[in-house]
Amino acid sequence: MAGAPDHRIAAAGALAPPETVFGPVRSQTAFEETVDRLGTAIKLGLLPPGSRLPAERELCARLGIARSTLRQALTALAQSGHVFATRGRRGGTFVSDPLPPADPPSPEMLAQWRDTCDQRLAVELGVAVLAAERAERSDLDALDDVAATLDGALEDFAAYRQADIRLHVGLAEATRSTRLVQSMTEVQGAMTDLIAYIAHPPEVLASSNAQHRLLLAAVRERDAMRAVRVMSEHLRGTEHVLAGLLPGS
Amino acid sequence: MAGAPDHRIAAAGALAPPETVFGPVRSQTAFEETVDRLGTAIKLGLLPPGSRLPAERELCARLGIARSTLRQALTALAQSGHVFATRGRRGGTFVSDPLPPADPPSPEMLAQWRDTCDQRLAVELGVAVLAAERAERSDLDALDDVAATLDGALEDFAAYRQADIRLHVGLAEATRSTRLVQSMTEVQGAMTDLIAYIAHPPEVLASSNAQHRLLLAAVRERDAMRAVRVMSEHLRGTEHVLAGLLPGS
DNA sequence: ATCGAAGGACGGAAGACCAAACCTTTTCTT
DNA sequence: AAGAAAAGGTTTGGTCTTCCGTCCTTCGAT
Repeated sequence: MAGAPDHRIAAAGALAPPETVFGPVRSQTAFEETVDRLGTAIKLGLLPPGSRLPAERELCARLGIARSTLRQALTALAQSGHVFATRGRRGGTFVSDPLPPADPPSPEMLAQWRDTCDQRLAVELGVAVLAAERAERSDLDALDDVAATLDGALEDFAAYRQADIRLHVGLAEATRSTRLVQSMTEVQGAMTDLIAYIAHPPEVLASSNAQHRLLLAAVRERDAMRAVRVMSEHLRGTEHVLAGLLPGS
Repeated sequence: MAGAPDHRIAAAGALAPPETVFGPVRSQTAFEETVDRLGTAIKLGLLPPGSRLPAERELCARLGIARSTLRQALTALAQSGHVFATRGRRGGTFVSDPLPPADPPSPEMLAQWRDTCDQRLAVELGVAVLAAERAERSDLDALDDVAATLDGALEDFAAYRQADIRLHVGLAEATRSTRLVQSMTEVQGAMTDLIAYIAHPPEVLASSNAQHRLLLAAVRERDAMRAVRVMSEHLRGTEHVLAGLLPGS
């Protein structure tokens, strides 16, 4: 019986020993992380279909990995149909134009969906506040255009989702915080797997985009609290939809 | 052979190709991540001085790594003076009681301080909102005790900081989101390196803790927006102090 | 026809990680 | 006092990942 030998209890009141401290430490390999990064960027449309990736010799330098490792990742992405390569002088690695169909969300994904939403809430709220503080006029003008695009895509969910991602990531970029941009793309990638399989009638998308406009207006007026409120409601919308369709925790 | 189909620019307006997509992919090794995790937990007081870590054979199983890898990490932590080991039946690995002096913040740390604060803002705001939604009575009662402890530690910054961390991490735990807890400990670890070298007069600490109480009150009343406002002001305080002392971006 | 820039392929060296033993020290139990 | 038990300490060998360098192949541009 491993009795608890906690002789020394901190004077400040020993709260529960945090469980996450001893949680599993699964460090991705460079190969896995590269596949994930590029694959997510492609699925999110950050690397649009048909676009060309940097040359292997340049890309591996930028990613800070060996070329052979990068090639493993590219090979994997090619086999899954996300990219294809052509040889010769004007060759290169390109994003496939009809992207392969998205695969259904894994069971682990579904099991963690609430955690994912929580993380998204944090990132988006932080972005809302900082964007209200730092966004430039030009940033917001560009995002207004995206919102206009969204209004034109109410009937095509795939197109809507693409532009939606662009708007959210764009707002993150307006904060000038590279880490928030990174967190945003990560969390949007996780969300996409969940969202893609849920019906989104045009009315819902229209109301969602109305919130986008309210959000941008609040940011433009540098009203951080209003931006937070709008963003919060915006996220709650999709969250409630998920809660209705997925196994509640 | 597919030709070069590069005319295909997404209709939604090709925004800038995100730069973070091709950023360096530096995956930590299991060894590094373990040192980081345990080291941070020790520095934050989550593993209080004198406390005993789980036995190596159990801990490596929990962390999902080989025992030899864990031993490397423990050896590193022992050499830096954060832990020590005793052999024999009642032996084990213990957190050093007088912890070694913290090392000064690295130049890279200082260069990224604003990014770190941004990340912290996001995590803390997310925690504030979700805690206001999900925190139990008992959670908040425990946190009130921590706030009381803080009031008694206004003269001793090290003790204050310890309890401060406990409060923030505790609030994160009240959200029942393991990822937010993890993010919180990470970001608090990063902040500590910055904060430790800044003078904090008792008056500042007192006002800071007053904000803690306001925050807890807002959470208790499930007033998410007020919690956000208070948290935001709370963080801006330390951020302004840092802005005054560190190289502006 | 040639050059140059791209992808494609190989082979070895280094290092990280793991697994499974075995050794040493200390303490508890009988 | 003897031995079992529980801990850290040590050794060995193997697998897998990653890196580095080199060479080959393709094919548009000049």
